[in-house]
This record gives sequence, structure tokens and C-alpha cells, in this order.
Amino acid sequence: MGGGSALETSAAAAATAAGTATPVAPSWEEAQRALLLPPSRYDPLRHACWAGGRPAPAPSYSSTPTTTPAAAGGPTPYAHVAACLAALESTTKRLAKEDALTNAFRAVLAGAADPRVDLVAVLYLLTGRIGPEYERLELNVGGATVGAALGAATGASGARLKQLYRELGDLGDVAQACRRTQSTLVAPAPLLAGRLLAQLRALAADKGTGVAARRQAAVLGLLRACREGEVKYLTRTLISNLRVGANWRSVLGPLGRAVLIHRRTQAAAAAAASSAAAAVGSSASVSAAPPPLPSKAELDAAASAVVAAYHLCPCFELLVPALLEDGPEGLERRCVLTPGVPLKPMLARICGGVADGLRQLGPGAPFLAEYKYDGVRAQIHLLPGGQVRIFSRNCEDRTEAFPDVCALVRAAAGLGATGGADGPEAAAGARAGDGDPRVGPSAREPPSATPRRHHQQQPTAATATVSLVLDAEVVAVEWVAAEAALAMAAAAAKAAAAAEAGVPAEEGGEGDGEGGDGEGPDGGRGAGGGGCVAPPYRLRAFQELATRSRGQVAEHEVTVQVCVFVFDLLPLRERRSLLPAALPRMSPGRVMTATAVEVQPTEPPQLQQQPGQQQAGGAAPAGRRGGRKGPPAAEAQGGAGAGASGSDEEEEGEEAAGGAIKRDYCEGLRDSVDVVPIGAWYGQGRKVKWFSPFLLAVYDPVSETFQSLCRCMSGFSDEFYTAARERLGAQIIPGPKPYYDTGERPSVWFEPTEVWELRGADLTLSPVHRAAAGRLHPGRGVGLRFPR
DNA sequence: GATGTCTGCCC
DNA sequence: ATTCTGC
DNA sequence: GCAGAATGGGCAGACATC
Repeated sequence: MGGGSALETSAAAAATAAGTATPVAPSWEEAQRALLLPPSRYDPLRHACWAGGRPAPAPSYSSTPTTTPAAAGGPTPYAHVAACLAALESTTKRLAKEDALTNAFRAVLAGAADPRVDLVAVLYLLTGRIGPEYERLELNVGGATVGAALGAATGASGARLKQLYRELGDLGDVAQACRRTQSTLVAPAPLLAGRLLAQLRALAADKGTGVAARRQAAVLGLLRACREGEVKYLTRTLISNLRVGANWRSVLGPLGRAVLIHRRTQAAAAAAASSAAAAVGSSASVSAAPPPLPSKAELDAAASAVVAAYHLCPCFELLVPALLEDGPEGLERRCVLTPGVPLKPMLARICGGVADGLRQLGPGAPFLAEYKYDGVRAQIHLLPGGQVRIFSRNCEDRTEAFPDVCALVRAAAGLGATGGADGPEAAAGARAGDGDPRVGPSAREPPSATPRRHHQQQPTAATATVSLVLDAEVVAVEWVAAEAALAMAAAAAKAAAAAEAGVPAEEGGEGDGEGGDGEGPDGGRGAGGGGCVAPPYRLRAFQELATRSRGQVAEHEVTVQVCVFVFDLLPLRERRSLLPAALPRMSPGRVMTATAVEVQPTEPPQLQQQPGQQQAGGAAPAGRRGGRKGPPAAEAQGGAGAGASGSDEEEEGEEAAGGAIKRDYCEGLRDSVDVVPIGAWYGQGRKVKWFSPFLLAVYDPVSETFQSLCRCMSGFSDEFYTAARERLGAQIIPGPKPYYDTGERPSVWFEPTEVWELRGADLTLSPVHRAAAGRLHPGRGVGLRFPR
């Protein structure tokens, strides 16, 4: 509070100094409101909340503006970021959010001493990140660490913090609430965006004994340095939960717009200055009327240029310099696909079932129906040198965890299985080996230990060629002995016969969500047209693959073998028919194209030809299952992404044709389960006022116990939450009934008074849930995956 | 050394 | 992952 | 129709604690 009045005073002083109609630098709240002005009325010089590195408010520029705008400022204060976050949070309107972001970036461009550096920092801070996703850089700070630091910073007791948290449902709000009652003795230096980002990165880099204490101390220091509205957002940043209704996606368009506006303004100012100088030759003020905003079309073009560039090159350190130097128009040339930099994944549209999906694809349009494998998504880059890089669905670099995948892909591509270490540093020209794909301790050579820093390498013409980018699913496989393979083949044949006879038997109870070793869609099948020789492998469930180490794995340490199911080539979305050419040496159980059915709505389904593996009988019904039967929420992949409009022989109108109907909810698993809410937690954020999630249990008549099955939070409407809060609020009991069986510890327990119907996708063996305890696994119960 | 807590990341 | 909500 | 938030099960890894 002391700070508040001091700031008022300085604002008043600024007002006097400014004189005449020269505006006074706004307070933090005013700056926040100003950010919501339409860009046409926002003046970065007048509304920006800083100058000379001082926090808001301070004179935004001197009363005698003899300097150029760009030189007027200092480092961007974090207060500016916080003001923008507050502006974002203050509205749910998307256009208003875009305006706020655009204005905020313009302020940085106009007011920062080093806009190039500050813009990157502000971008990260506004999106709650500290680096590109593919650089393993994590704060490792969560609620516990911040909570403890908060206690130390404010003197609030743990109980008080807990109570506040229950009321507010957001640690940032708790911090803000605490701060109001806290008086700072000596105000530390104000937080600066660039420096804060560096501090956060240092925090992320710290490790070893005692980190927890060091982290907490660092967090404490940062919290203490906060002013005005900063604590709330700094706290949320620390726990990676900004929740202001904007994320990296929302920031890109405004970034393009802001840069375009700024460049126009600068050009106009330069022109005015030079003409004035030429005319009079004396100190004419540069503050001529700002030029009108670029046209909407121009602004939109700038926005989509940045969006497209970011998909190809999701790294602000690369994007921003290119943007500032060559403008949005130059991005297409400057930001190209860079080897080892993952592409942002395609956008997918949700549709309300298969019928809807087909309608979206276009009536009568042919499409591809693919299996949805239960593994992990992998974006696989095969670089010109023969090295491989593997990225997760979230663009995390997972190369080192999957040396076997690297080897398999190299082999499938016709390069030697021992082509060398992966990653650009490791030179190792791939030599063409015998191409025999081998899983096992044959290939090794540990991958480069040096983590690469992509943003240090500028894309150049030389490095811009990627030989191959694959989209694939990595699935755990189990190799089985020959006899077992024969048995499986026989079973598959029987199932196929049954299916042909019209029995809707689906896949004969396959897996049934038993979690354990359920066969995948075509596990154990694939026997060819006439003489059946089943490949000696079976697909395993996701849970098996999840045991893979996260860090560096040597190939001989791999315990769970995998098969790579390739389903797409990026970024051109060329037809899958190019896959066999790109990967001439695929091999069953190792690297395969994902099983798919080409559907011509007027003709019977035709199974896609697969290299190295003939498909027949058994797979067709399964394929039909994926394409035809009713997933309530299937997903059609559109040809978004990349913008690299290669558009070869693709007919227009068929743009979505590369899409696949995925996420099939197996018919057999659509059963619902009757469950009883036996406990709950208090909601967070939007759901503070309600119970969420609920702890749900099944009743076991044998043991006469309620065994927990899962927590559940989705599938409920807000009305349901409100009603449930009332009903169950009256059923709270002090502790669990003796006949409740669960490893969970919910905040509240209920009398068992209601029965709900629950749907889920899958079951897994659980360490905390107790359903069917002991029946599938000694000591482990069953949990429900994706309850809803 | 075993166990527990926290965090991040797969689905 | 899924689902709901507001623009 | 999109974007965003709020949540699920469960694993490994890194520390902290016993």
C-alpha cells in the first residue's frame, strides 16, 4: 500500500512536469485499460506504462520529445506484461483480447530499448512459457513450492492459505489476496521482462541436492519483488497455469499485426522527419499525427503470416528477429522448415459422430479410415545426414528415449541400422547397410549427449531440406514364439470366418479394455490372402509403453519393443501412397503403415495395400469398425498446418481428403458402469464453487465394499455441478466408511446415496483404484481411463 | 536404501 | 486424453 | 466452429525424508 501512494505522487509530479496537453503516464490500472482500446486509438507512446526501465507509472516520454520513439524507452517492465495479462483476463471477448495483445506488442516495439530481446521475453511471459517446447526447459515449480514461498513471503499460515485457496481456487488469486495485507519494507528493484525470463530459466536449469530449498528461495525473491498486480500473474506463471484466456495460439496474430503497424509508423515518422529536416532543418517534433492503421486485409495477412511461420518454426527466438528485420511479408522466406525443429501438429476438427464427420469431409468424398493405435504419437524427422529426431505430440524432443525407433526408421528408409548417432551434431553419414531391420542389441552408439539448442542455428538454404518428416504412432509390441503365432493365426482366422458369417462379434472380445495385454486393432493378424503366416507379434497397451524411460536410453536397455505405425508424411500431406517409396524397407512388427481403409462411399471399402505385409480377411471388419461405427466424437484431420501449399495432384475441394476418422470408441466398450460418488474434491478456477472432481466407486457384492474406479470431472453441465453441490453437500461424512476401498484421499467423503451412469474408454491397472481388486492383478485394482 | 511427494508429460 | 462454455 | 479452461489415469524422474 505504501507503494501505491508513492506511485500516485510520482504520477502527479509527472503531470506537472508534462505541462499543457501532454498526457501523463498512466497508472498500472490505466495502462491495463488502455491496452483494451482498439489499436486505432492506442498510442504506444502515450499509453505505454514505462520509460527508462522504471515501472509504471512514470512519464512515458519526455515533454520535449526530441528523441525518436524507439530510443525513448528502457527495458520492458514486467508490469507491462502483467497489465496485458490483466487486460486479457478482464474480458472473455476474443477480439478484445487480440487488441490487447496487439497493443501490448506495439508498446514493446515502440518503448523498449531493445525490442528484439524484450519482444521474445514478453511473448514467453504472456504465454506462460520460458522457451520453445522442444527445448526441455521446465520450471519444476508447482503448487507446493509456490505455496510454501507464499507463506514465507506473506506470513500467512498454511491453514489460511489453504482456506483462501478453497475460496478462490487459484494460487495466483491467493497470492494477490495475501499481498494486499503485506507491507514491504524496502521495495526491491522492479521486475523487468527480460531479466525475469532469464531468472526463470536459471530456475529451470538448477538441479541437485537442495534444489527444493533454492527454488523456494528464488520464488520467494521473485514474489517479494512484485508490485501491484504482478504477483497474481507471476504466481500463475510459476505454476504454468496462466488462465487468462490466451495461449501461444492467441498471441501469434496480434504479433504480426503489431509489427506491421509499428513498421508503418516508423516509416511514416522517418519520412516526416526527413522532409521536415529538409524543409526547415531544425528541431521539428517527430510527434506528427500517426499514420492510419494498415487496412484490415493487410493486418490479417500479417497475422496469418506469423501463424504460418510459427507452425513451421515454433520458436520465438527464430521468429522475432526475422519478423523485425523483414516484416511479416518476409516470413515465408525467412521461416522455413528447419531440420530438427518440430512442426506444430495439424489442427483437428471435432465432429459429432461419424455422420457429421462424413458431412464435413464433403458428401460423397472418398476418405481414409485408419486404426487408432494405443501408443504414443511421434513426429519423426529423418534428416539429410541420415540422423533421426523424434518429437512427441507436444513437440518435445524424445529422440534419446527411442533409440530403437531411430534404428527402425533408418532401416525402413533403407539406411543402415547403425547409421550413426542421431541429431545434427552427430555427423555420421548414413551408410547403406543390409537394411535388415533388427530389434536388439545390435546397433548402439549412444546418441549425442549434448542437448542441441535449435534457436542458435539460423535456417539456411543448406539446412532447410528435410528428407523426411513422418507422422506416426509408436506402439508397444510383444514378439511371440512361433507356435503361439500359429495359434493366434488360427484364432484370427476363426474370428474372420465368424465375422464373415455375419456374426457381429466384433473382434472377439479382443482386449476388452483389460488394459494389460490387449491386442491392438490388427495385432496378431495380417496373415495374407492364401497361406496364413501370422507375424509373430502382438500389439500391447499404452500402459506398457509408458514404462519406457523418459531420459536417455541405450538401445540394449530397451525392454518393451515397439512397432512404428506411420500414417502420414509431412508437411505436404502428400498421399500416403508415397510412403512405400519413402520407406522401402518397412517390416511387419517393426515399421508399418497404419492400417487403413480407403472408403469410396459409392463402392465397397477397399483395403489399402500395405508393403511388406499383405492384409486380408481379418482386418477388413476392424477397418470398418473404425470408419463406420459410431464414435460420438470422432476427429477429422484437416489439411491445416504448415501452409506449405504444395498442393500437388490434389483436387481442390478435396482438401480434407488426407483426413482420417480416428478415436473410435469401440462398440464393445460403450457399456456404461453404475457408480456411486463416495467423495470429492473442491473445484479450482472456474469450478471453485462446486465439487470437482468426484471420486466414484463401484459396488462389489461379494466383499460388500465400494471400490473406487476413478475420479470424474467431465460430462457434467454447470447445472449439474450446482445441483450436486447442494445434494451431496448435505451428505458429507467426517471420514470414509469402513466399507470404502480406495487409495484416494478426497477432501470430502459422502454417504453412498446416489448412483450415476458412467462411460469410459478403457480400463487400466491402477495403483490407487480398487475396482475388481485382486481379480486381474494381485494387489492392484482397475481404474477407468477417460471417464465421462 | 526404501518410501513418499512433487512435477511434467504421455494418453 | 475429454468435455463444456463463451465468443 | 474455434479456442480455452479444467479436469481424468498413470508412468518416470528428481528430491526429500525416514
